[in-house]
Amino acid sequence: MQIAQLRYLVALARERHFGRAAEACHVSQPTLSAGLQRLEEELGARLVLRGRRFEGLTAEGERVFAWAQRIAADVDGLQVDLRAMRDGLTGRLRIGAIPTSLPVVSSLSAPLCAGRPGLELSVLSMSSREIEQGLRQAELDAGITYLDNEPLSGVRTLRLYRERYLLLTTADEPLGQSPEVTWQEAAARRLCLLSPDMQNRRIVDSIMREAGAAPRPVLETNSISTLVDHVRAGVGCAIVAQSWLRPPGLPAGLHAAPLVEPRREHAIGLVWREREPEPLLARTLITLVRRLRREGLLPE
Amino acid sequence: MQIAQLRYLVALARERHFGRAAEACHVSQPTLSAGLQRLEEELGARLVLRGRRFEGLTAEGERVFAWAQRIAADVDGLQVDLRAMRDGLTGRLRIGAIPTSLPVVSSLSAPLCAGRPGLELSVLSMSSREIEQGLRQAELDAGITYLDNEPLSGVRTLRLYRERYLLLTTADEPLGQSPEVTWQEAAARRLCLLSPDMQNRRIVDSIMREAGAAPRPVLETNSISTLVDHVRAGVGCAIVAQSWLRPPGLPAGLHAAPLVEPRREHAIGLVWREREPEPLLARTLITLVRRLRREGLLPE
DNA sequence: TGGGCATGATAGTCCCGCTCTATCAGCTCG
DNA sequence: CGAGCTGATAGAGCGGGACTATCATGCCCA
Repeated sequence: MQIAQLRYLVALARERHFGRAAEACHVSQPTLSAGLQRLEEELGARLVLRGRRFEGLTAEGERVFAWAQRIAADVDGLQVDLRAMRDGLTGRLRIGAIPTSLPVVSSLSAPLCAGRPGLELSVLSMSSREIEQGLRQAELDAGITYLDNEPLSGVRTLRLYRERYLLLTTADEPLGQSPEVTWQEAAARRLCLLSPDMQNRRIVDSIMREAGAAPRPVLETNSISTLVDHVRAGVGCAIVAQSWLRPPGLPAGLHAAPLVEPRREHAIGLVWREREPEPLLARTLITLVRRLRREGLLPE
Repeated sequence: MQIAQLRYLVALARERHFGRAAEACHVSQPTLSAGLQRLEEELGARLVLRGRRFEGLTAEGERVFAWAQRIAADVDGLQVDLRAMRDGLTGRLRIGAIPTSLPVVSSLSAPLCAGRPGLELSVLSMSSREIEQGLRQAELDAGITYLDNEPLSGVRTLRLYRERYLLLTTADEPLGQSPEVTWQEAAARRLCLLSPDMQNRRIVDSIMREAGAAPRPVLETNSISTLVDHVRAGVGCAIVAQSWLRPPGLPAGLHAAPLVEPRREHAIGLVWREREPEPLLARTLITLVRRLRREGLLPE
């Protein structure tokens, strides 16, 4: 058996298309086809359902895919680790972060990059579900996501901070001077909210239900800055996480009031998949965050 | 990179000898040598310290070994799983069990083998430390060992029963009729105990210390049946786990009394390493044990 | 109904690299 | 100093993985 062939299967299962899978593997399409045939032959089982086009994997194929994914990720881990030992800490650390956590990422990534010139980061804004899947498929090294709302499986976690919720309004709105706003009051406003594929929105919805309210958002988006933009433009109010307002401060002309009744919090933290051996890159991030937390250098 | 080359490294690290490693891989010695050289070349790092003989691995080599071990185990898992899907449950399930747990293994293995003609078992008597290492190195699929005394890491567990301790004597000894014996009293007798590399012995020693006693065993062995033999031969008393006396009953002419002050118990259970995807073989064992426990078919 | 396009399999060829046997070189030990 | 052990090197054979070019089929739309 050949590692390349396992990668072919992984690519095919992800792309669901022979040509694109071949491209992803940097080989020609016949090479990928032949490699998969050889793999099927060696394993003595059909893995791919072939009609005139890709039609999915067989049950055996799914099983082999699950293993192959893991094996390929470990081979990558081996190579990254080795390069890190040779050239000092090097390679790309891929972090998936939910949008509301993006403002705190820099307080982790800045000390991480300091003094590690070879280290490269990818910070990807993703939904909590995409993060979970990305970790499982070893496309991410770590995630920053909710810890307590929709439980995760097979991962280790480290709490970073607790998310609190604010109503963001223009200062000249009726609620524009209130020190606190209830969820009930907020629900009655014209609201700009995140789209329902984001866990933040699902949290907001569930708190609303609990408060006996049903918001009818005038605008939905998956970008928080778009949310803020629309508040500033006077489209309506928005419900945002406190963390989002920290770094530059509150934009001029806007007002943010804590949401109460209920005053709810959700833990957000670093999440990574337990692997053995533990990749040096991930290890570095985790020990750094532990140290930051111990020394009280993390916000909130 | 090539899976075979990773296996060469794993074999070499285990055998610490090129010739034997080659034999273990079913290839010639030059093949293994050349394969390792190519691996070093591809990875761009020396892995093996070469003098005139094998002199260990470099730091990089140790790291690659750790990954390679994992990768090789997963490739095996893939193949075993696939065969299981084709031919029904087949392959060899390797279980390591501490000696005192051996009598209960058959109550697991018998229902496991029933109706699964393709399934083969290896039950290996090992120390708890060997079991821990065997699981880590993927040389075992599961273990039966202490759960609470010397904590395990990176594994999942399922309790089977609680171990209690008895003093085994000949019936004509001074204590040969007592319904109960204190650890203090036992310590004063001529004792036959397991050797100190076994956790059972370390448990006995710690309870003894706690009871303010210090046993001077007249005989040490790593075989429980040898222990019983020597009691029968009149060499002394022995401290054994209750489970050991269950299957054939107490041998004629012997007496077993529960040890009290303190009356101590230690949990013994099934232990397996968390892997993803979960191998079908291990999964079968675990669900079987869960069912047996739920239905109360496990002893004690 | 027929042309164009998308998709994946086949054919033919090249050559890399894995494997073997045979042999060499250096160290250790009697 | 010679025997034995250990690992590296040399040279030959061949399997299989990679490429380009082409084919077969299905689908869409005119």
